[in-house]
Amino acid sequence: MRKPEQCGKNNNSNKLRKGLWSPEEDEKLMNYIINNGQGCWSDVARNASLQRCGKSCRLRWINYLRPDLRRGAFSPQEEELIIHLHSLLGNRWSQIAARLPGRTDNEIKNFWNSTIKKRLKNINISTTTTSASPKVCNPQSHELNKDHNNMGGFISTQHNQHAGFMPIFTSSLSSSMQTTIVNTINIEGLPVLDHGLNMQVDGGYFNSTGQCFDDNNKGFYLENDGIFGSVNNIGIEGDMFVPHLESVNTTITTDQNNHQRVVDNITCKRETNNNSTYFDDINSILNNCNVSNNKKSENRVGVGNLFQEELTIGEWDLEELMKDVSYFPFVDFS
DNA sequence: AAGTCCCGCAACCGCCGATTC
DNA sequence: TGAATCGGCGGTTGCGGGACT
Repeated sequence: MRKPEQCGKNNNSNKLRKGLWSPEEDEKLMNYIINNGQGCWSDVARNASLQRCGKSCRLRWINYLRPDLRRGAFSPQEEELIIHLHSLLGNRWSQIAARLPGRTDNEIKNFWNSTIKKRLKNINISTTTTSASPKVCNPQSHELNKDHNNMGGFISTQHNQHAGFMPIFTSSLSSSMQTTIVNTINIEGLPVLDHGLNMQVDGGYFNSTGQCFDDNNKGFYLENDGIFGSVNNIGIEGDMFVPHLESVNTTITTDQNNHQRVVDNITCKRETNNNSTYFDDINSILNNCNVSNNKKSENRVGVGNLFQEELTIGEWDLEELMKDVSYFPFVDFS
């Protein structure tokens, strides 16, 4: 552990302590926040008579002192959920932590880097030496991103730190021209959720740079690995369309209002394996996405200069899935 | 018993976006 | 409008302690 030490970077921080927190400091911080709430962290540090910077106080509170923290080792169920969420969200530890009550992003990040990463690496080594299995599609894998650098209209991008890919439609689209992109994703063989979902997602509005238009928070949203959260409060303006695709064939049409429309169809086939778990199936699906053309016409309503589309088919939603405890019967969300 | 290696974890660092002035 | 500040986040560091030799 770090020894407490003086910070000497600048005049102000000369007085600030760094390193491990003493029990006395913990007590001061805890008492202050209990009595006064959080507020501005630099004020917290000052008013609680702590020789710490605000950031340090914030970190200490979030990662250690918060009363709702759940200490102790990760359960196998939590571990599996983390792996699953990581396949959906990548290294967005804070978002993963938000779905694991009582766990912090730092805790999950450490756990991932120290334990799961190695485990998955070992699994990967053993599988690649025994069979010609598909590549593990980890969106955070730079090696994999290299492999996908130039695939049928999707290129690797650094614009979005969360994602590996975004569609670029520069060849035929004017930047000033409104464009609608329709993607239909059908996943065969997936369990149907209670609300009739079969992971079928439709809709989406993007400009020529790949940005998703606001859909009143009711649009859909594709994530790193082509997993498709949808609908309520997930897809928002500015979200990137970041499918994980092996290839894409795009159909561009122009409607009567001179709006261009890019139509893709993504079909993911499930590989049957009696020994596989639910997550294995998900990963198998994600690893075997194929894309084909399929024009789709839906009832669309113009809103200003933008199209708006009503979702007419089943929606698969990460949040909803998280709410559906039956899918994670092993996780204690209480 | 002593030395070395390895691992887990707490905390720091640096960057970025949002907000304030 | 631009600079300053703040909060949030992911990446990285390095210490403590257990395992191993």
